[in-house]
Amino acid sequence: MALPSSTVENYLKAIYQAQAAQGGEHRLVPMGRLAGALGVVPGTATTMVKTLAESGLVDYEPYAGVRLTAAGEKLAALVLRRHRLMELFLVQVVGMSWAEVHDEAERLEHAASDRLIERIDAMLGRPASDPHGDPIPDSTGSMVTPEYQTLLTCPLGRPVVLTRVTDQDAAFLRFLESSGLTPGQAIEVEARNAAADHVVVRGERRRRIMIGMRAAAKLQVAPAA
Amino acid sequence: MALPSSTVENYLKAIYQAQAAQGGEHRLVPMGRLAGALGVVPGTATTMVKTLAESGLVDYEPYAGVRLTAAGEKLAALVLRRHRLMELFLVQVVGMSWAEVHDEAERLEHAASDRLIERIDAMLGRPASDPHGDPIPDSTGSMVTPEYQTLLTCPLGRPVVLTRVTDQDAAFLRFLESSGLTPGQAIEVEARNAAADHVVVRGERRRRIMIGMRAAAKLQVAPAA
DNA sequence: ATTGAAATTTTGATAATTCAAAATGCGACT
DNA sequence: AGTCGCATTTTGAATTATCAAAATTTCAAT
Repeated sequence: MALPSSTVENYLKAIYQAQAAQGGEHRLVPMGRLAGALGVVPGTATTMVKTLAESGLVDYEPYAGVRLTAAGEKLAALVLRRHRLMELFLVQVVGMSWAEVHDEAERLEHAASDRLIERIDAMLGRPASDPHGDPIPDSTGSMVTPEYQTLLTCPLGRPVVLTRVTDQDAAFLRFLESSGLTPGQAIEVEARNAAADHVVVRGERRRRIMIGMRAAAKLQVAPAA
Repeated sequence: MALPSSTVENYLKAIYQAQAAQGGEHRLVPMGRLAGALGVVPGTATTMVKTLAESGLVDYEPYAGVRLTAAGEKLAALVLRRHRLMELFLVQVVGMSWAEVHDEAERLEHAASDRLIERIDAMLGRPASDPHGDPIPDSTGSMVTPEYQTLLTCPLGRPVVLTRVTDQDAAFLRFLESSGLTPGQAIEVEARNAAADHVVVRGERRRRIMIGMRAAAKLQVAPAA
């Protein structure tokens, strides 16, 4: 089996992330969703997914959707590994900003050799997560995905640590950065107001920050140690 | 005009390098040579070159060859810039070996954004040349190419500095590295023996190294300061 | 001039990826 | 059960880059 083209890698990654976003690991990703994530028309996704199915990377159920096989999942995890290590590398070593590394890594992940990725991994001290708090799979493709609470579900008035941001939008990330809401930051949810659709957070130096509930759901936290 | 595909970038780079290797900037590169450099059959090169000509990147004379236009030359120089900065970065920052960075850079050069390249350039202190001593074009695509002598043409018994190695073969580079013959090294040509087809070099700590004339021609030197 | 070898171009195909738009299937709602 | 609307699939075509092999051109040597 030849090495996968970057198109194949992108499909696998998109399916992986769609499955994760849907919660259920075993649930099928509908074609429309996949096509949307990849920016192609649905017919294109159907065609491509059929060839992925022939390669044994996905299970495809016509009219229902796709799901990664074990082989597909491993490959997808290795793509995510390259992506996330690259992001962290760009931030920590190259000094690029949190907000701009996603697109860069999106392209570099298909060009970096295993050797380079291994070097980067070693250089960074085999990190467990990338700048967004997303876990980095190891070189075998296995990854521990801790379950976190979000700013919407964590206890009020209790110190927590911001651990993960599940959105890559550059403008959103720039806002978070300017608010000091970056992974590792100790914070606390002061109040939630469903009517006003906002959450009040105490950030750095107990600075008060208000964010909408839609955004709050994207910020994951762990109890402070 | 859309941004060039990596195939286009590779053709331009290959034409640029073939022109340089031929000495004359204005001489035409024959199709066979170009096809060989790119690892494609001649017919493929012909087809591709015709489309490059339509884009105004090259001048194409049927049965005679190709040559870069000013536009093509600028683009090619920017590809070389990305390639060479990437190589230097991989060696100096990532700690990869001289011998293994070429292939890596060959792929990364098409994926790196201008922003990343600019960052790398700044990080490295706007270097003038890459690990092989090849000059790095600036961001406008202009480059000074100093004329050096080679181990075959430089004066005997006079201290010189190894400045450039015009071969990317990994095995050759590993040999040079193990012999201490890397750019920057102070050396001296002790003798040349045409009959024996070798050159005797005094390297690091006046260590004596013999290399064939074919190889010696690939090592360029400048008079020691 | 003629020829023959070598290089180059042309032709016809193929593979990968995509789109537009027509056709089809599926589930929900009467 | 019948039908409507939406999602999905199919079909037909385009693009980019490639190869194999046939046809052509060039140039140097007769």
